[in-house]
Amino acid sequence: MLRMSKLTDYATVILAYLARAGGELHTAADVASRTGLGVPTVSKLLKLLAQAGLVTSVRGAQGGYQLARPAEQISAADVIDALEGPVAITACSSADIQCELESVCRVGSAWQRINTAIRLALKDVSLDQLIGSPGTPRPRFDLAEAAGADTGPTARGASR
Amino acid sequence: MLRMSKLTDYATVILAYLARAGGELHTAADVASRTGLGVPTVSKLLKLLAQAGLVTSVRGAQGGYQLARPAEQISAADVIDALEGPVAITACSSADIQCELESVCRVGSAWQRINTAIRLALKDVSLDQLIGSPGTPRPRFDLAEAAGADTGPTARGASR
DNA sequence: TTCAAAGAGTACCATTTTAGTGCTATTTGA
DNA sequence: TCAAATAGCACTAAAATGGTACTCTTTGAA
Ligand code: SF4
Ligand code: SF4
Repeated sequence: MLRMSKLTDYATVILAYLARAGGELHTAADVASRTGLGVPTVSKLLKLLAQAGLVTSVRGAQGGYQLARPAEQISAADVIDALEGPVAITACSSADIQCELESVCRVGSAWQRINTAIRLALKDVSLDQLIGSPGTPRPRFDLAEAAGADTGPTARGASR
Repeated sequence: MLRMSKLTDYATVILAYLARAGGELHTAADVASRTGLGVPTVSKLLKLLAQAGLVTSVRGAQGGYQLARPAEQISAADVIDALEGPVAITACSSADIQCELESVCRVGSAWQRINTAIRLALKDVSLDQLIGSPGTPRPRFDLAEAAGADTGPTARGASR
């Protein structure tokens, strides 16, 4: 279903909490209890986010995590990059993975364009938009229109 | 890595072959030998594509597959829908999957927008563009510019 | 000085998903 | 009637995912 991993999703939730909570330090246990996620999972994710440079950590007693930079400067693409590596919708979109069909295949370049378009969409949404009040989702990315009510409503194909 | 499944990728290759080969019937074995994929895999994929209505099949001797409609009317989104079900980047993007965080989570709506944007990008690329002559990839979707050389850092030309 | 609260790092396992294969039934032209 | 071809399951091996456990290091405070 072209889904991103649950952990990436959770990471977004965690970052959103940190962003909303302000600049103070928050322990993993604190974040876990506020978000409803498991403590070990939150701990693991915060570690990864710290390695990626999205949050900063303070060790020792009274330690914790906080956002490394303002929420406006953290994009959805950053989060995905941190947890899943660069977006690569096909094998040939990634530099280190080889596709043996590459010589016969003529569709690769088109997927590259799609890949780039997706990346742009991800880059365009920042954390402060993610936590924006539910009623006012201000998309800078206007393409969302006209795409039709695909994701939501009734006719759930559920073809799986 | 936000990757689509290999089978979906292969399906695209198969459809591209059918599109390029014209309106005649092609057997699964034929397609397999031309694309370099395994016969059982091709067979399975063509079955799925037939169920999704992207190709039509003729049973019996001298049977085979062909595109159900002109290549211009088959989009990348169609292919992904056929094999992976509707695009749903998060659990809450899909109607039949429940996320227990949905009450606490404030980021869902933003992901919905991203989801829609991705869907639009996929819908905008049709099969005839996928097989378009390598030198003239005409993107109707101009956003591909300016996104930077993200996907192919090094020598990943792949634009054959 | 000592202790306990935190994060850092690593390794591991259970589950799920993916990819591929095999087999049988059905259709249909020759 | 036969053989070529798709239709439809059912199954298995391999990989990715999600979650957990454990030890090590840092550091503020008693
Ligand atoms: S070369 Fe073709 S088949 Fe291989 S990963 Fe790229 S698009 Fe897919
Ligand atoms: S509700 Fe929030 S946590 Fe749950 S799937 Fe949607 S975005 Fe992710």
